[in-house]
Amino acid sequence: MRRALGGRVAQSVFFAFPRLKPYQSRLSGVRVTSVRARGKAILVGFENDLVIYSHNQLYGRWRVFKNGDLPDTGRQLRLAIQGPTRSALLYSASEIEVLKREALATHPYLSKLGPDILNQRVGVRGLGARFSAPEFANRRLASLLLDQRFIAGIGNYLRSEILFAAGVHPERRPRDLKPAEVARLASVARGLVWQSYRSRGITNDLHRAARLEAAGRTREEFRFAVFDRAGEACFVCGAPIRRQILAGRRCYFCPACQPL
DNA sequence: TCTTTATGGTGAG
DNA sequence: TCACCCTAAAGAT
Repeated sequence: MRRALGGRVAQSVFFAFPRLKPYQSRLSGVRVTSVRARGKAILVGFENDLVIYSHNQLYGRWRVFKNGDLPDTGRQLRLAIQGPTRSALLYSASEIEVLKREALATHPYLSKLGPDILNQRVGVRGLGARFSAPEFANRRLASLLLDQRFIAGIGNYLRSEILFAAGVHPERRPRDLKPAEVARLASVARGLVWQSYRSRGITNDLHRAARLEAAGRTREEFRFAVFDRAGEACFVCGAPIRRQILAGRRCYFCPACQPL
């Protein structure tokens, strides 16, 4: 999106929602000055200090196309930003707003977000300190890692995968962890989210994933270490992977590698 | 043609 | 924690 739109004049902006129609003319012909992510939200900033906020929730999807070649998706087009040569199109999402730049600081979602784990606003040491902060130290890790006010950017599959890679049971709490475990958790969290970003969602050990791929396994079979693998053998110790609902979402872990 | 599930989030209790 | 919101796809009938 940044390559297609960043620094370029939006030729046209389309909104499907009637309440946003008035902004079409206010944004068309205006230069895009920034495209960025804050947690799970996407912000597209314009030179006139208006910002398009969107959140994909579980079903929204951004696609970038060359101008003219229109997609055959059966999904609902909700927003289109046409650049000089390419357009960014948002399908299915229902959370779309246009804000003034100064309203970002008080936005109900954005204003509560913790440091974004991909945006390098906090180092591994700072992350470790955050686990131990009084308002977080007593929470179960399964709940904490999904809380965007704690750290922004971790989602449900990363939660399971981070805890497995760190060797920590999802029901443990920061205040009961050894300092070395906190440090490992912080380091693994940062490292695994980056790996997932670069590899388009592979959170399994990359060597292990490569071996499995070479052995003919599908992407879904080598992508995760524990997520979606309930009952299957742990890649490390062979114990059956367990699935448990925690903080309202399914969480996967190895009971042997991640003792309580 | 239904019902359920989902890499997410809010508000009530 | 739960009910609910939202859309699309998968699963069940």
